[in-house]
Parts: sequence; structure tokens; C-alpha cells
Amino acid sequence: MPENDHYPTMQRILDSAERLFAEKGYSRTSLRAITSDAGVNLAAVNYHFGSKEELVRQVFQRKMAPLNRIRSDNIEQVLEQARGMGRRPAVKDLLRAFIDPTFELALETPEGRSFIKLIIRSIADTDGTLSRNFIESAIPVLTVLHEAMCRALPTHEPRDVLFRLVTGMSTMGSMLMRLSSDTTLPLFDEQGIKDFRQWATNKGKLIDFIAAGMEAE
Amino acid sequence: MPENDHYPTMQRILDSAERLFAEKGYSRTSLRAITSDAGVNLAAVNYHFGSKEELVRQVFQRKMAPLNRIRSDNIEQVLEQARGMGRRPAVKDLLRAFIDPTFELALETPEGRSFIKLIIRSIADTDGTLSRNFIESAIPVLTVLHEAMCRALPTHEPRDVLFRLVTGMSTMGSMLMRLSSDTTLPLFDEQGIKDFRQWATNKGKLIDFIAAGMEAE
DNA sequence: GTCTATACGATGATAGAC
DNA sequence: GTCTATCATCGTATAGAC
Repeated sequence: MPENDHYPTMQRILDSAERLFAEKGYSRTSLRAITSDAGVNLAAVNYHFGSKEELVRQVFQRKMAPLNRIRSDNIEQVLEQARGMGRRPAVKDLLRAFIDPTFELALETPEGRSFIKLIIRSIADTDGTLSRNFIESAIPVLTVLHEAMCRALPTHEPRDVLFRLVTGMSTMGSMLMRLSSDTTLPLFDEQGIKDFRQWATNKGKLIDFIAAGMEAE
Repeated sequence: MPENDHYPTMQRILDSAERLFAEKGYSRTSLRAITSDAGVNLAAVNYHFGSKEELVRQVFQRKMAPLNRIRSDNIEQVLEQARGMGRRPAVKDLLRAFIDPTFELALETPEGRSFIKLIIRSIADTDGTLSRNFIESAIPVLTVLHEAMCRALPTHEPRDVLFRLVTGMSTMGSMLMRLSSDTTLPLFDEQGIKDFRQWATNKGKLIDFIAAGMEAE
């Protein structure tokens, strides 16, 4: 990835780590594999990042922060448009505001797909370290989305909206995991559901599913 | 756990491994911790199981198989009852047939909760090894549930029912993860949603959410 | 400030004696 | 089946060169 030797060490480590973590998983990727891929010394990781856990945290934050900013902006836009028309915001519009940026990232480039895999691994992390990062980074935009959803569903209790919202976001996360996973669910693959060209269709179905759950009762 | 020295080595290892994996996670639990807890020699793990991954696979299968059998039986019972009344099976009844055994296990005993955590870690596994086990073990009961759901939703295409079904089961899995996770989502905890005494309420909300998604449109 | 060479303790795995 | 001894590899830490 680095074009020349002047490309900063930190960036080289972050780039290699992002790709390798996404490809092989966190615990299966050794710091030695990362530093040799990046063409830097092993000790550079601990000098620049302190630990492997802090490294993956920064890999994660580097791309998650802009993604969450886009999400917040999108939600704000939906709210403004609704205000302008004197209506309540629509549940599906709010869901799309949150979900679209992730799917766009997943569809645009191989690097995007690679990072999506890392996000998903973070959500689902076995040992808790990564998932804490994910949750921390998502709380601000989840708060914004919660407020917006309460306006979209004024007859539901805020506390209930929150439960449904987290349920819906969990659904999105684990379906992204299923769809992008290397582990094949035969029931899925037989029907070509995981094909990248079908992601747009799947996104629509996913939003329909979650919206129905949000609005139920 | 072992009452005397005649308790077989394999069982002792499985018992200790199940508890420790659930408590601390897979990669954070060393074979040395397991064997010393079980009172057996380190090399016994590799003799009896071949590897750490195969050990966790067998820990998982030991309790997952009976759980899936109960699920299949419950689904069959719902179908029979519906046949007897000349009706279509209800979506919520089928969902409960699948979900109830898991929640019961989670509520009954500390060991049950401990195993639920292991299941959840398996679903969400970062490196793919565990999640493959989970998917493989769930395919038969998912096939049964899919057939049943097609009868409950005769106007939906089977392919679409499958997508929704996997979506719903993913929702259940990741919400179980959230609810039983040690990693606290502040938005959640503030409202005491994760309290064990509230699991019954949460289960009801979860089924409502998934049923709405299954039946939508 | 950056980077390198090198070493330390712990881990999963294995070979061979009993 | 069980045990001891040993291995390569891991994340981490540090002393010192540029």
C-alpha cells in the first residue's frame, strides 16, 4: 500500500493492520505479520500504539468516526426535511439515513468491504475488547437516532423505542455479518443471497424487516 | 465439579472448559488454566481433543444438540396442534417454540447462563471457527422452522421467508448477546433492561419485534 | 522523537518414556 | 492414558543507535 519510504510508519501499520485484521481476524493476526507486511520494525507497534488492543482500537476509530458523522448528518437532514413539510419523520427514512452509509462503504471498494468486515468483527467480538470500542463510538449517533425515532413514533414510549432501536441495529449488524461472512450458511448460499450484486435488494428487505419491528403494535 | 478421582478426565476437561470459556472468553482462557482447574495434566487436552479449537467445538456440541432437539420437538408440537384445529400455525407460536428453550436455559441456573454466554460467543465469534460450529449445529432445526414458517405465511415466497427467518434468528442471537454481555451499553443499563428479572419481558418484546418483521408487507 | 535489535515470560502443541 | 520435557510462536518491554 505505501507508495514510498516516506509514507509514515504509523499509517503503514494502520493500513496493514486494517487489511490483515479484516482478512484473518484479530487473534489470528500477529503483530509480526503486520509489521512485516508494513515493512517496519516489530517494536514500532508498541512505540506508536502501546499495545495490540490499542492498535485495533485506532484502526477502528480511524474510519468509524467519519462514518458516524455521515450517519448523524443524514439523520439531521431527514429531520429537517420533515420539519419543512410539517410532518413527522418516517421510520424508514431514518433507518436508511443510518444504514445506507455502511452499505455504500461495503459496495464501493474492496477496502470498504474489508473495513466492513472489521466493523462486524468488532460488533461480534468474542472477548469484549473490540465490542466495547464499537459501542463507545456508536453511542452519540444512537442517541441522535433515538431522539429522531421518538418523533417518528410519538405513540410509543421512549424507553420502548430505545429497546426496539437497539434490537433493530443489532439486526442490521448481525445480518451484515451473515451477508459478508466467509462462513457460508448453506441455506443462504444455495439461493445466491450473499452475492454482492444482491446487497441492494437485501438492504431493502432488511429495512422493511426492521421498520416493521419498530412500528409494531 | 468432579466428585471423585474416578470422574473421567474428558468430562472434567469439558466441565472446566465450558465454565472458563464462558467466564473469560475463548482466547483469554489458556489450556493451562483449564487443566489446572480440572486437576488433569496439560497434555491431556491434546490427547483427548487434539486441539483447543476442537475442545471448544465439543464443549459446544455437548449442550447444543439437546437444545436443538427440544426446539425441533416444540416446533413439531405447534404444527400438530394447528393441524388438529384445522388452522395455519401462528408465527409467534413458532418463534416461541424456537426461542423459549434458550431463555429457559438462561434463566434456570447459573450454569445455564454460563452456557448461554458460550453459545452467544460462538454465534458472534471473531475468527469464524466457533460460528461455523454454531451454524452447522443449527441447520437441521432451521430447516424444520423454515418449512413451518412457510405454512404460517403461505402468501410469502419461501425464499423470502428464509431471508426473514435468518434475519429474525440473527436478531434473537445478537439481542441475547447484548442482554447477557458484560460489556455495558450505557443507554441500556440506565434503564435496567439487562436485569435478569426483566428477561421475560424482553423475550416478549423480542418476539413481537421479530414476528412483525416476519409478517410485514 | 523514531526506530532497531534483542530478550522475556506465557501460550498451544508435540514427542517419547512410562 | 498419563506425564515430563521441549518446541516455536506469541505479545510485550527495554536499552541504545540514529
